[in-house]
This record gives sequence, C-alpha cells and structure tokens, in this order.
Amino acid sequence: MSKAKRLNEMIMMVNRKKRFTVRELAEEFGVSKRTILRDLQELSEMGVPLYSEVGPNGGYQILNERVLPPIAFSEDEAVSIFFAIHALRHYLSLPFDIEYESIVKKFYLNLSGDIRDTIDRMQDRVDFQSIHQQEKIPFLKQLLDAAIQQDVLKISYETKGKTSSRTIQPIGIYAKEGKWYCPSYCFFREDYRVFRCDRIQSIERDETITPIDLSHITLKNRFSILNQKKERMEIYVELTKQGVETFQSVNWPNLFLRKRIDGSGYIEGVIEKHDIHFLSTYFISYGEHAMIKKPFELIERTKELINKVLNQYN
Amino acid sequence: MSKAKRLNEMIMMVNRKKRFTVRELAEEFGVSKRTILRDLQELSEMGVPLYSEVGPNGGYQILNERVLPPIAFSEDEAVSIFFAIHALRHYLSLPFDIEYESIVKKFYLNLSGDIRDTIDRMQDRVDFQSIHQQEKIPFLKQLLDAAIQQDVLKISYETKGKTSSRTIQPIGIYAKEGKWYCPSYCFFREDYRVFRCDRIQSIERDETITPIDLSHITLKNRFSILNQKKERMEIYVELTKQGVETFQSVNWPNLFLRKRIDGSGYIEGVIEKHDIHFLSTYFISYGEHAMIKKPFELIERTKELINKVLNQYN
DNA sequence: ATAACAGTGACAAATGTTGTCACTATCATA
DNA sequence: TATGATAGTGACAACATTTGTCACTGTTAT
Repeated sequence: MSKAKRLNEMIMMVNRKKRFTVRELAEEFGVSKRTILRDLQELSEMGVPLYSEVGPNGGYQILNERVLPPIAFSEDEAVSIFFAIHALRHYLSLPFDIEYESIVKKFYLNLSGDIRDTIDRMQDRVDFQSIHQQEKIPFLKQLLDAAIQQDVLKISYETKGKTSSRTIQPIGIYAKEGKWYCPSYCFFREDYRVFRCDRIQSIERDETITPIDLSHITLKNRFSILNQKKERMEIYVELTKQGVETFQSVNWPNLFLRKRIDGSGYIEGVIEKHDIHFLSTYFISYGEHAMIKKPFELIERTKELINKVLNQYN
Repeated sequence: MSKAKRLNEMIMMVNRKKRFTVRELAEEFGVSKRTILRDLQELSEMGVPLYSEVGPNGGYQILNERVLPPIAFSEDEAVSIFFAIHALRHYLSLPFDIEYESIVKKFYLNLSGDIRDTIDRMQDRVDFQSIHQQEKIPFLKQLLDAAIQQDVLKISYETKGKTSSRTIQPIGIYAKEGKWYCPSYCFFREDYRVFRCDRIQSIERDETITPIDLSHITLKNRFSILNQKKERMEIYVELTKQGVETFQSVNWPNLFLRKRIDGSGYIEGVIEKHDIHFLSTYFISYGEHAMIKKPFELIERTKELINKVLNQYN
C-alpha cells in the first residue's frame, strides 16, 4: 500500500470512528506506531482537525469539522457545481452561505483562467426567474441541523409585535413565496405548528427536554401524519384547449390532468386547505381558460377575491 | 519540490495549454524527460485524459474533459453541495444532469456512513416550493455552451404544429413558470427572438455563419440593449399596511417600496410590457391590499382578467 | 506507583524516485 | 529515402524519502 493511499484511507477511517488510538491505527494498517504518528502529523497539516489526549482512556478525536479525502473533479463537474450555487442566489439566506464561499475559493484556486472566464460568463447567461427574497434570515442552518439530528430548541419568536419563548423540535425547513418556514413540534402547545423563520429572534439548544421521535415525519408527509385529513378536499377544474397547454408544462403534487380528444380537458385531484388562496390566484391567471367546479371553498374564495379587486377599480 | 506538488501543478499546467511536449514540461519543472513520462503515466492513472502523438509536431493533448487537481472539502461543504443539487430537483431538465450524477457518486465513495445518513435525512427536510417542471427538455447544455462560447446553431423549431429551420446565436437560457426559454439572435429574422426550449427539436453547430459579437449582451440587459424602451412603463401601486408587509419580503427588479409612517405605502418603479399579465395576477392575489394607479395598461389588463373570470361564475 | 496513553529525536534499513543510457517506433518534410 | 523531432521502454546506479526500532519524556486515571 502506497503512502498516499494509506493517508486517504486513514482520513476515511478517522472520519468514521469517534475515538481511536495510535496503536489501533498501526494494527489496522500494518505499520509501526511511529509511522502512524508521522501520518497523523501530515493529516494535521492537510487540515484534518485532530485533537489528542494523553493518559489512560486517551487517544485521538476528530473535531466537528471533518475533512474528506481529496477528490478530483472534472472541469464540467466544477462548472455544474457553480451552476447549482448560482441557481440559489435569489435566496438571500441559505443554511450554507459560509460553505459556498469557501467552496468557491477552493475551486478558484485550481481552475485555469479560461474556465474561470467560462464560469463568469455563465453567471450572466443563466437565470431562474422566481420570487427574490428580501430579508436576511439567521438561524437557517441551526434549524436544519436540529431537524436532521432531532434536537430540541428554545427559540424566542415574534408574533404581532410580541416576543414569546417557545420550545420546539423542527421537522424541516421550506422556502415558499419569498419566505422560509419551519414546521415543528411545539412543546408549549403539544402540537405541530409552522413557524416563519424571519420571526425567530434567537435560538439555543435545549437539552433539558427529551426529544420525541420524529424520524417518520418529513416535509412530504407531515400533513397526512398530523391527522389533518379534514383539511383536504377534492378539486375539479374544467380547462379549455389553451388551458390544457398551459397546465401541461407544470407538475403540481396530487393534481392530475385528464385530456379529451378535442384538446380540452380537466384537472382532478386533492388539495389542502392552506393552498386555497394560492390556487385561486393561480386559476385567475388562466382567465377564461379555467373554470373551477369544486371544491366550493375554492370557488368562493376566487369570487371573493375577484369582488374585492373589482371594488377597487369601479 | 515534492512529487505530489509537482503532479498537482502539472495538472494545472496541462489544463492550461492546448498542446505540450515532454521536453517542454521537463524544462518547466526542472526534471528529466524520463520523470515527466512517469508522471504523465501517473496522471493518466488518476483519470487525466491524456492523448499523445509521435513524430514531428507531435506531443500531448488533453481530451475535452479536463480534470482538476484533487480538492479536500470538509463534510459540511459536501453536504452543502448536495443541498444545492437537491434544490434543483424540481427542474426536470438541467444543462448538467449527467454531471450531477457523477458528482454524487464521487462524494458517496468518500463519505462515512453517518454523513450519508445525514444527507439522506436532509433530502426529506428541506423543500423549495415552486412550480415543478413537467417536460423533459433536451439540448439545454448545448444552448448554454453556445451562449457562453458565442457559437451559431442551426435548430429545428416547432411552432403551431409546424417545424422550421432556424439559424440562431443564443444569448442565454432562463427558467420561468415551468418552462425554459432561450433568447437568441435569429439570423433568419435578423433580429432578437425568444425561443422556448421545449420546442427545439434538433440542434447542430453551424460553422458556415460568422458569429456576431454578443459579449456585451446578457440576460440582464438584453431588453434595454435591444431598443425596446417603448415597452417599458412606470408603475405606481397603493398598498395597505398588510400589503406593505407582504411586499416587503420579496424583491422585484426595478420595483421600489416607499413606506409611510402609518405603515401603509406604495410601490413605484419601471416594468416591462411582457410582465403585464404576470403582475396583474400578482396584484390580484393582494385582494383589497393593493390598488394599481398606473400604468393604464396594467389596470385594464387586471379589469379584463377579473371580468373574464367573473363571467365564468355568474 | 502503575499502566495506558501521546509524544520526540536519532539512525540504520527499507523502499521509492530520479536521471542516464541505450534502444525502439512514428511521422512530416526535404 | 534520410533526417530530425517527437513519444516511448527497460534497466540500473545514485539519490531521496519513508519506515521501524530504540531510548527516552510527559500526562493522567486508578
């Protein structure tokens, strides 16, 4: 085994173990302890964050920020990573802002000038048109980490000018219409709530509360799990030929397009109560090319909205 | 200079040069040709796509797919790359689908099981709610490459059931409301046109046409450059306090929020004619919290849309 | 006090790398 | 056809780097 290979495999092994001793590694790799000490010195110089303790029950640990063995990407792969990071730029706040800066730096050190030019040119030649976020939102990373690790957090949360303290366990985070939301289990209400991330004022880990098991709850199934079936309803919308063409190029969860021979069609499926407002404006944008048949609530909401706007201009 | 350092710098140097000889590299690095031959053999084994020709005017070339020197990312950086790729998943077609697969593979080879679990868990705990694309669209990469390199393309394009041949030079690509668009210079019309990418049936490079210089035209400035100033108009929209709060969390280009002491406010700025339909439905969604004062066209379009929908339900 | 751990420096032995040499092969050009 | 400019191979001595052994130091929980 070459030295370079041994170092790579050592990075992976130390990443895997919580603690380890020099003796352990020497046996694992079939080299002397002295060589392991030298290798660990070299990993340290490479940026692997090693921490050692002497004495009984001593040994080595890796600090939190683990380093991967070096990976050789192709330049197309590097460009595509820049593309993906670029695609996120209209989100003013992301859980990984710091990481994206360091990633860009690491790549730029290794890219030849002509590929850097290509990437710079690409930034002006790709766009994703959607809502741009305006507000800077702290704590996204903590919320996402807490959701992944199933940690309990104590937050201060602002509603209607007042700040209250809440103890929550996040399920995840999602971005919608310019805002970030965090559905969580709220220990205060002993129920599930959705929190707006821009209203969270402070955040800290709360280890006095035992987390509940949310491993079977995800963003996708959170509503069905939470016994909110009453809030789901069937939808049926008639579409003209043009309406069909417009709807055809997008994919809404749980909405299905049925086409007729003449080119017209209809949408059927299941929607949730909290989507009523959004869907009413969505189908208003179809004009005469969509006609909502049910649910009643969606028709009423649409009419209500129409009348409110009409009153503005008459 | 250590061997590892020499190999890294050699990767960067060969990426930079179109062609090179063993002698050239030997002089550059101050080692023997025999050593260079060995090094090139080792780079080859690392995956650097080298290609050699013997005889006068011989030497080495790099095949298209250039490989970067290995980079050691932290695990947080790896997770953030997965996050960015995950954020793109509702785009059914991207210019870099193939690359994302190979990137994921390369990382997975080097990640310890617990970080892989973290990434898997994260996929279910972050969401970006927006329009999901339905249609698979080929040629995105070719269009983007052509825009970056300023190449002329011959495409077959389908409109209204007919397919025509066009010779274009793309400016860039953008995603909007479930579709990909490609604004280009059209040699047939001798003017600028926007093409829907899903309607492009085939694509090939056309080297018989000399490209024009589009380096000063980007997605951002394409409309102002293209002498379409007549199509821009001033906007003024009165907002209630609640309207202000809703508008505040997003950022539209060229739209500026002005607040009053009582919490209400107004929007002023400049819009473009092709945004009229979208903005009318956007402000309809505000209900009674937004009142358009100008432009006249936007008010009329809003009224028109409202009346069309109203006729559906009365 | 003891054992189990990390750690250091020195040096000979083992291993890896390098350059030289002699040779082969290919190919464009005069 | 000969020549010169290129890539390429294998062998081996010289040189460089790595490794393991050894003797020693220091820390810490029991």
